[in-house]
Amino acid sequence: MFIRTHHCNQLREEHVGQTVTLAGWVNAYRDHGAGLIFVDLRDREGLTQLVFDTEDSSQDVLDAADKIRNEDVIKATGVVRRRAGTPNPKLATGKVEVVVTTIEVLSKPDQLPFIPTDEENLPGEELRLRYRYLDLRRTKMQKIIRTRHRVTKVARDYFDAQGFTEIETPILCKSTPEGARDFVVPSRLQPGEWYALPQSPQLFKQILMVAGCEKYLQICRCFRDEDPRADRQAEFTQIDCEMSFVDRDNVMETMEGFVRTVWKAILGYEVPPVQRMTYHEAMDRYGIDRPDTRFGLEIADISDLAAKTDFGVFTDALAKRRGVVRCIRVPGGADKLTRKMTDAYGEFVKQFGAGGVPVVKYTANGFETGVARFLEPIKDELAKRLGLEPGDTVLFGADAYGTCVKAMGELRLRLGRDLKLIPEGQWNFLWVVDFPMFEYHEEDGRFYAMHHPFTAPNPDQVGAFLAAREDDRDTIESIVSAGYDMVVNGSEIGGGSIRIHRKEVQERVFTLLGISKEEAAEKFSFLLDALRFGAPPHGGIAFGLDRLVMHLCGTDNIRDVIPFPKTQTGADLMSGAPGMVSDAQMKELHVKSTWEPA
RNA sequence: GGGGCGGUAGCUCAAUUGGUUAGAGUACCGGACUGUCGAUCCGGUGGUUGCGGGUUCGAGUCCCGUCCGCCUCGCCA
Repeated sequence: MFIRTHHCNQLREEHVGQTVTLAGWVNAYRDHGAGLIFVDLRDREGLTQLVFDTEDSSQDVLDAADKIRNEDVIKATGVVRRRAGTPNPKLATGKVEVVVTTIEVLSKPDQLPFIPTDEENLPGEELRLRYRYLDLRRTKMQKIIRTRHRVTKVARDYFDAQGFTEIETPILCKSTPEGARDFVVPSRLQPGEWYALPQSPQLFKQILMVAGCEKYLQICRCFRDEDPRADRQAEFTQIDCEMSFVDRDNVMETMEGFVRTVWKAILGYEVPPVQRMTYHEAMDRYGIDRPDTRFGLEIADISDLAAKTDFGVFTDALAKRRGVVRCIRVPGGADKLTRKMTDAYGEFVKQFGAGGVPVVKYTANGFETGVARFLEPIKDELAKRLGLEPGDTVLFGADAYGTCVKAMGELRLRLGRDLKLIPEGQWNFLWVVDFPMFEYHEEDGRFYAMHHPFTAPNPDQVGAFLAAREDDRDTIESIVSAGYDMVVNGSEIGGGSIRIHRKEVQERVFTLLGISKEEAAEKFSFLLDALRFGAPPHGGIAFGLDRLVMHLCGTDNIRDVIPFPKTQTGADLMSGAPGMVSDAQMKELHVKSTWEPA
């Protein structure tokens, strides 16, 4: 027998006359004194009004009710009746109330740091995290927790129906080179050696393919010891998948089905067929590898025209390696963009390494203000190419390609926000494909894997890849991988690739990344061995569960969708983690701290 | 590691150019009230202005340092 007979969302007129028992927290109380008290009782399902009055409740019960305060935990038994006063249309149970004949206070709180139901006076996030159990009592947070559950349930059901098997992989792993900074765990049994927490189960899921599992699923925690952001947490959850005997299209089709199922189940939204865009197109048009296609303001290339001017900003940029001049046309910008705003944009792009944002207005008389005089030689061509109309503003960027498109891409997003061009309630899904395999880093003069070192070249690139000389930077940078990212509204929600299943291709990648045979053998021999013993072609993807839930719940803060998140300094304000350990623990683990208080 | 914003009552916030005893709402405590639903009305408790130093006749306010939180660059294969 449960303590309660009903939840607080259940009672209706049909229950009138029944004796019921409810239990929960006091959401609000209205004490009219002289024998009339209302209490809104809350449990996780909803609210029900309790009433205490002299006609129906004993003096003992009235006395107890008189002491009721917010967030008391109580159990109340009474009779359901139609409300004597006006019904409350805001409540599902608003036509009835429970006349209490027995009340038991199960728990009486001390002075609360904050009242979770008082949305008006909701405290800052610091306090919400410190007293997370109070914060989580809020209806909004309860809804997120349950939505998150539903998303994982939909995922398990969908992938189960598609023939996937959920398989666990280790949390205590081996540190591997490349990638993010590892969280590490000292080994007690093997002095001086360390485990690393998984950045993802990448190698294990590939090995499960070699093991013949064919379709793998795991909803797994991943750890990356890097600084967090609004949409990024050091500890996060992936919906991780891998499939054998598939090509890129097979994986993408299966995964599209997944997001379609989730959006339908949670929001009732039908995701249309997902468009594809190459990485290069994304960078050219949007200046970012995860374009938000909900609004225009696309970036235009005018390098050829800029070369005809004497504008130093343009010509200096064009003299750089891969120097370009790009611009964004802002329709009607003359009225919408103030001088203050465009000045701020100049400062804004500096954080992305750009020098500034030259500006010009287009009027019935041609270009005016800003850098108008420099554009004289190209004024007609430029106006024609950009399709300018009087009242437009044009913002320019000039730099090496990478810096320029990055700055323009970020500027575009800021313009979209500032000018309120981003529509609400719209879902723009997009596959970004054909990423470069490698990025060259000037600082240390070597290549890095853009995705990870197990990503296969696109099938039509394998020959060129194996044939390319290590010092042929242009050719190597031109090799395109069989990777794919799923993007929604400018946010990356998943990414994956077809993997390398041939040992000679894998070894070639390691060589290009400057990983020696010895190091590769030491770090990855288990994978390389596996690839030697009959590996099927395979590929997969990982979705960021936290981000999926963020979007589905309409929040832009990843901490909102994690029950017990950490702060920007990696602290759990509720539990106090991280904390010191005893000298005895350290000794047992063969570890000495070099840290000294300042 | 860098840049920016913030920290005042349990909570949300205010406090003119540096100037009287740091205020309001809410919560809490006490009182009134029989149909409320953000109940209402009356009264009350409650402050190391994050912490440390400095400038000044005088600091919540200005300066330096520091801690914490948030946003962000770097970083995140």
